[in-house]
Amino acid sequence: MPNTTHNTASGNGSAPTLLQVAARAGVSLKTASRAVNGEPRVADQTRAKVLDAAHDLGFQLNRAASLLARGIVSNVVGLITGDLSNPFYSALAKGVEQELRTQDMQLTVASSDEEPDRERELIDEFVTRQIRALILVSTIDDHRAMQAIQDRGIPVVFVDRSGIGIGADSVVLDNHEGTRSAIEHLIRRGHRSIGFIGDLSRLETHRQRFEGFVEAMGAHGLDPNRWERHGAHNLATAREACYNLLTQPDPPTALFTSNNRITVGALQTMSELGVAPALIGFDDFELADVLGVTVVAHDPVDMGRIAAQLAIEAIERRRTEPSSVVIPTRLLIRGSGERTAPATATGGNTKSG
Amino acid sequence: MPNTTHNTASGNGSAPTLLQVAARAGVSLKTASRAVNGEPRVADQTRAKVLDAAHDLGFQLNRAASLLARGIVSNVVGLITGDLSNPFYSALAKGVEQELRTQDMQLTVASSDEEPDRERELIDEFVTRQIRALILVSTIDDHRAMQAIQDRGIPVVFVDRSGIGIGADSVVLDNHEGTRSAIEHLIRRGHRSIGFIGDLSRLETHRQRFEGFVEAMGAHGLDPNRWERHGAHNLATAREACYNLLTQPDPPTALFTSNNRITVGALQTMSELGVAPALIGFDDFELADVLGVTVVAHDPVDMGRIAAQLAIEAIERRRTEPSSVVIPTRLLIRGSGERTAPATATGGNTKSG
DNA sequence: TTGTAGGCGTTATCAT
DNA sequence: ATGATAACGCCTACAA
Repeated sequence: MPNTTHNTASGNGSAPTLLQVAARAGVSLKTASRAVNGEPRVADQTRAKVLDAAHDLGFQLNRAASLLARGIVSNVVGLITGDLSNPFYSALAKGVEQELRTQDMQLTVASSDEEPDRERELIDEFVTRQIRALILVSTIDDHRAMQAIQDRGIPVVFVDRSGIGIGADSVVLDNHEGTRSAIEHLIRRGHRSIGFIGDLSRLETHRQRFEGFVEAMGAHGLDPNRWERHGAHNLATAREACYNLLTQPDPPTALFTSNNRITVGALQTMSELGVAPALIGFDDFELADVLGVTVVAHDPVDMGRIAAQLAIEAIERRRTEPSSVVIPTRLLIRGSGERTAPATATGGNTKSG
Repeated sequence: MPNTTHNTASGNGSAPTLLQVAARAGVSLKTASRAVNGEPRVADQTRAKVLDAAHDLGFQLNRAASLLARGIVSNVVGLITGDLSNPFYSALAKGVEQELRTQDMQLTVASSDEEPDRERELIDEFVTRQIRALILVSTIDDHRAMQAIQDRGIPVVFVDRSGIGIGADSVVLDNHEGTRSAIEHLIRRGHRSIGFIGDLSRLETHRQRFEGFVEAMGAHGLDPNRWERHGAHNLATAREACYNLLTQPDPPTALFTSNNRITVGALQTMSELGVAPALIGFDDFELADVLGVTVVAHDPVDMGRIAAQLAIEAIERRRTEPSSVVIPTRLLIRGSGERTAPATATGGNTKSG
């Protein structure tokens, strides 16, 4: 193993500058710049000299200075989601990154932990860092203050939850219809007592999914409010809500879990309790195939890609009006949603009896 | 208060500068700078004037220029992993971000897709962007060239796979021992034919895990090479390797899958084939509890945290010698690894017959 | 408390 | 093909 000290003295921290490279190559600053940037009007010999010198010195262009000199801001797009450890968000991030890469843009991410205040801090931080666009899974329920950011020339793209009180791009799922059709699917299998476990009520996605649930139940004269549970915002609370629902004297014969976290929590609880009500979850997830879980599926990586595309279009001013993309979902049938209601089901769930 | 004398952009594309703010507030550039940065020696009135002007203009400090002027680099730490959609990597990212946040540092991430060339590109990109430290799950197998980066004062922290030919910090798992003890566990249950499905051989983690396998098998006079499969680098190839192994005339009675991707692929294949050999996987994963999968567990979020701590220590020069952290693993018993070998097992796997 | 130089590392302009 | 010079937006001296 060669030299193993941490920061060898030779470098003493400060990076070599283009001026040093120029000196070593025996050319002017500007020539060095041209050579390093691969500009055309440079003699091959000169270019080689400069490149050698740069290599010897371990030179790296200072991007900040470069952007500053060119009057450009940056080529970085910021993404703020709730928590990267949620597969939905990490898939989103992956899609965003993939798309940005095709445009030679960079991604910087941060997690809000679904806390509005933290989200605001992060947005501020990103803006001072000159991000070129902001992609947001927002936890804030009033985005009027963010209009200023857009006015400053930084486009904002809302993903999963649309912007409120602001004219901005958005990419959201068809939450209402996805949920409605899933509930129809259960009702068609004879279920009349269907539980709904949802996230925080303040989230738009949650509300839309719940409305889809209510509509389907109502269409069949079923009471939607009997087995509803809200506020399941992480695995622990999801498990709790599910446990609570399934250990009632009169538990529902089917369950709808309104996002991937809740579905996982429900599966854990069901496994623990040794019960297997019919189950459909919103969001597909890994191993759903092995576990045979029917889900309302969509492609989060693709959502990320679309969001990035919108951001890029806006950056390049190819579009002046905000654009709203609604992504359809599809029911992926794997078994858990096809369990029929037991013949002995009480069925006493007629609306407003 | 007419201010139109100072031209330079009114409301169009270019962001307002500090000079414009100063002009509008009727103070000098420097005073505006002081006020905006919250420095002490500014009269309250002056400060208010400046802040108002800044607000009116929608002024945001240009971080790049600010850092450049101060000779400081930035407060951003770069993280490069294989692919954010792999839960191991996203958990790592989460840990890194959590720790950085406590130090008011920011994280920027990128995916190498496990391609050495892409990794090199990203590293270059990050370095030109003046990152303060680099945290790396590296796919490259010779890091001598990266010594130059450290010499420039940018500490590099290797995670999961240590740096090769370079003196740098690292945080790795005890791959050898974790795997060895898992295999011992299987052998103790009577298994003599144990399959090993591993990732690309060029990866250090893979090699160490395979060595642990070989050692345990050897210690009991078993042939380690009979059911070994390498190069399972994604779900598709993992499934293929597993299918191939399990549909042989004489399949192993137990399986060791050497990372979370491979374990998932194996579970899918086993489910599809309707077979259930004993199984232990390296890396814990979501729903492993529901599926009853025994794993060699560790905490990737914590690994990320530790990596970030090392990076921060190095940035602050609190340490001069590289530090290597080895994280122990533990066997999490959930059932799949406790299935005993069928009495009818052929058992004809004595080493070198 | 405020203002005046000068420079951070790079690029654009306009010569040569 | 190459080079001097002036920006870019901001900050650290060092005055006043």
